[in-house]
Amino acid sequence: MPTSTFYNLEEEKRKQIFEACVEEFAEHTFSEASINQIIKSAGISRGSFYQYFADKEDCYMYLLGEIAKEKMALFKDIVEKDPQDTVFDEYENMLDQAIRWIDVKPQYYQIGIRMDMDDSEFIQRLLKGNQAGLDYFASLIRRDQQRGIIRKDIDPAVLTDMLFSINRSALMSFFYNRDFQGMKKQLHQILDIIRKGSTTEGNHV
Amino acid sequence: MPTSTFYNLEEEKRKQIFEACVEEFAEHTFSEASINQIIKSAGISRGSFYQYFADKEDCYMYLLGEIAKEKMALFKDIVEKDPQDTVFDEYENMLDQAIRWIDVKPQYYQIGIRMDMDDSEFIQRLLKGNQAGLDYFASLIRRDQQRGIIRKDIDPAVLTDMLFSINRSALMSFFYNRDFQGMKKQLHQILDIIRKGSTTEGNHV
Amino acid sequence: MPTSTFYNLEEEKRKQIFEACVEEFAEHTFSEASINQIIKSAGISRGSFYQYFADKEDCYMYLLGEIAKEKMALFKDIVEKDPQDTVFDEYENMLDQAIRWIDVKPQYYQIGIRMDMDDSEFIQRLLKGNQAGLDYFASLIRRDQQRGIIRKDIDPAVLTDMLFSINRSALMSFFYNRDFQGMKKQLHQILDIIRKGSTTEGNHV
Amino acid sequence: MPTSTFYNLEEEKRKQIFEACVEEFAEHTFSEASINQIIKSAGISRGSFYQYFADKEDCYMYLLGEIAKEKMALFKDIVEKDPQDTVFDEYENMLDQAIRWIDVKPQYYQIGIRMDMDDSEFIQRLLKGNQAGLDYFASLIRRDQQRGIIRKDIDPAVLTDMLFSINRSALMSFFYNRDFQGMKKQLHQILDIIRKGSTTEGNHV
DNA sequence: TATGAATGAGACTTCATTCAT
DNA sequence: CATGAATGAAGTCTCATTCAT
Repeated sequence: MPTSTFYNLEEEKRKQIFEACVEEFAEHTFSEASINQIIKSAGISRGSFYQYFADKEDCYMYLLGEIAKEKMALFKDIVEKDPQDTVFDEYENMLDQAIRWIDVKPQYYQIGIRMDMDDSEFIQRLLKGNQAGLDYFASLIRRDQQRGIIRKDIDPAVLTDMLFSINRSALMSFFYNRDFQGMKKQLHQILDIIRKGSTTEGNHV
Repeated sequence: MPTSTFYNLEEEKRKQIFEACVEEFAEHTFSEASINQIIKSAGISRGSFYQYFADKEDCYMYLLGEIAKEKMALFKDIVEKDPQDTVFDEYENMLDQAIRWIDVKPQYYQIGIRMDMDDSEFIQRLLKGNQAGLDYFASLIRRDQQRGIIRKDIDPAVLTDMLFSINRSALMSFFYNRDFQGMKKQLHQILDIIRKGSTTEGNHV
Repeated sequence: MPTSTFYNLEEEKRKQIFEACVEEFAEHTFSEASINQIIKSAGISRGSFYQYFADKEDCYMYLLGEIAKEKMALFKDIVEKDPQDTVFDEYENMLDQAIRWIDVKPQYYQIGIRMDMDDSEFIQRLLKGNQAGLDYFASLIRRDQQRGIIRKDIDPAVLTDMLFSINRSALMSFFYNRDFQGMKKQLHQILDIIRKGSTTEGNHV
Repeated sequence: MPTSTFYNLEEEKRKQIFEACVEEFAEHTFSEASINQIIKSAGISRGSFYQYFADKEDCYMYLLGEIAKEKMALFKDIVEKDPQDTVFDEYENMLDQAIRWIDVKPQYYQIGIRMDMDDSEFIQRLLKGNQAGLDYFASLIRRDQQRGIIRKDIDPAVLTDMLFSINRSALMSFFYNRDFQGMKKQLHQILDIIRKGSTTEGNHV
């Protein structure tokens, strides 16, 4: 947690520091990010940094928190659900948002990628706590099983896993290529496969 | 390539060093792995290390080579393909092997994971050369499309991507949980979904 | 360029460091000079050194810069040219200055010698930029050829070379012997030979 | 002094070692030359090296000795003096030989250059002992002063110095450029200046 | 006599963190 | 509250030399 000293700073300055953090952690893993670099591009002294943050970890936690806040703010009023939506529809909505997010704040997304790539104790601990989204989708799946839309013999956790691991790899490739149309098509096909299967069995081809 | 000096060592000692490498590279990415740590746990002097390996990269390449050899040895006579096999059957075989591998040599698998996590030029170059598997599966898919087993409107690259991204996340979770039965069931279900779809449409449930 | 951190140090300390550098680079070529040695004799920590200088090269450039400054300061108001002077007169003036310099700051001169001795890319690049003096003297020679003082059949580059290679060896021997009177006499004679020749032909002896 | 063990080796092997030394010391100063490199290109073991030579210095001394021997052998029967020769004629002869030497054994010459560039205690001590040639020329000069060919007011040591420092710089530039004609012309002019002077005074121009 | 494995000091450099002012 | 100088451990790598076999 940043110190109160930090929160008493002028917004201007706080923003400079935040952006210096974004820049550094977007380009380097937590372990490899350099406080040196952060203070230089934030234009603050080394001493100040440690008056604001307890240490590098503290600084990183602050950064993640800010990003989460922005994310919330951005998506707050957008999500207007149609009660008829299936889990797949919601999933597509989520992907749309994610894509928008990447487009608007590619650096934030990159920070997430770097997080996945870091192997420090600290980061691994953080990643463990990331299951909220998974649970939500599992519940949607259960609902659609009740509704008779999804096969009852499917374990919701398994389907959730599929959706998320595909999510990850598709977004990653979009992040590197920025081929919006290609990605749309790819995701469409993936969902189609997950819905109807890839074999000709039962499909009208 | 390790020096001849290294290969002339008593097996005992070479093994110590090998294991020190395994330990270190299983716990840290290439970039963060410490030669200091390796020599300490191998019980050799700094000078000796550099008499065996040209540098850290050399040491890492040696490690990967050894692992590949062990892998080959383990799987040598197992792979007997049935000409009737679909791409899914082959995929399941591959997964079976991968799971066995994780079970026998979890550290080796972890080394692979850490490799994916590394950002350094050196590792990225190494990873580039790793696409062979993808291409092979894409060709199997095309074959099965010809055979009429797989929907012709599916892009082989997309389906390959699905298989591999699921692969990655499933193996990863197995790595952490070591629930063999659970994993078997999970993979079985995933493939079932990819084959037949997850919706009730066209499925006889 | 040394960091601002360095320039903010108390003069006392900066001087200690400067002198440690002088000592080390006077006794060893750039390549063989040891930062370890410098920090030890300057009484600073390894970390501090790198807070002052980017690297060894930076440190060396700083040293050269300081020496150049001192040199300038020492010679500033001395050089008053007589329009009648020949290239030999100017050369003698230059030598006088050089000798004074050696006398006052033998270590600085030694640093220059060590520089000539170094083979490294970095130093060779530095030395390349040192040809200004040669060109200047060549132009003086051409001027004196116009004036009819110097034989027109002489290649200015050749005569310049003679002057400078003699310069080098004479100063070097002075550096080792410190025989001021002897050196004066020796240089005087050398110039006399270059002017009038060493044979009796055409000399009124 | 190499050990007797060394001198008992087959000529073949001794030659290999000698040549490995030549190669290494031609490319690197004494301080920077690497025994590693020498044993590698000589194809001997590290242990053997130290059975032949006490240390690096010993090895270097051996090398210099061998080169001196070859030099002697090469020039032994060539020098047939004309009793009329002046010191300048002999000097020109010497230069011719030196040039031939560079042409035949550029590596040996380069070893000499590197020696001049080395600043280790050891090498500096060696260089001090190199005055034999100087004394010889001084005696020739004295002779020519007696003969009335050279101005009596010239200090033989000074003229010798001039000759040798010019020698050094001219050969050096030849070594780098290999412009044989240019060098010949340049030396010719230099000697002409030393003989007759560079000013128009007393010269028939 | 030959071998080559072992050594350890020392090279340059980076970095998060502390602390006196 | 801000500053920035100081620190020292740790990083990779090189090398001449020793010594057991």
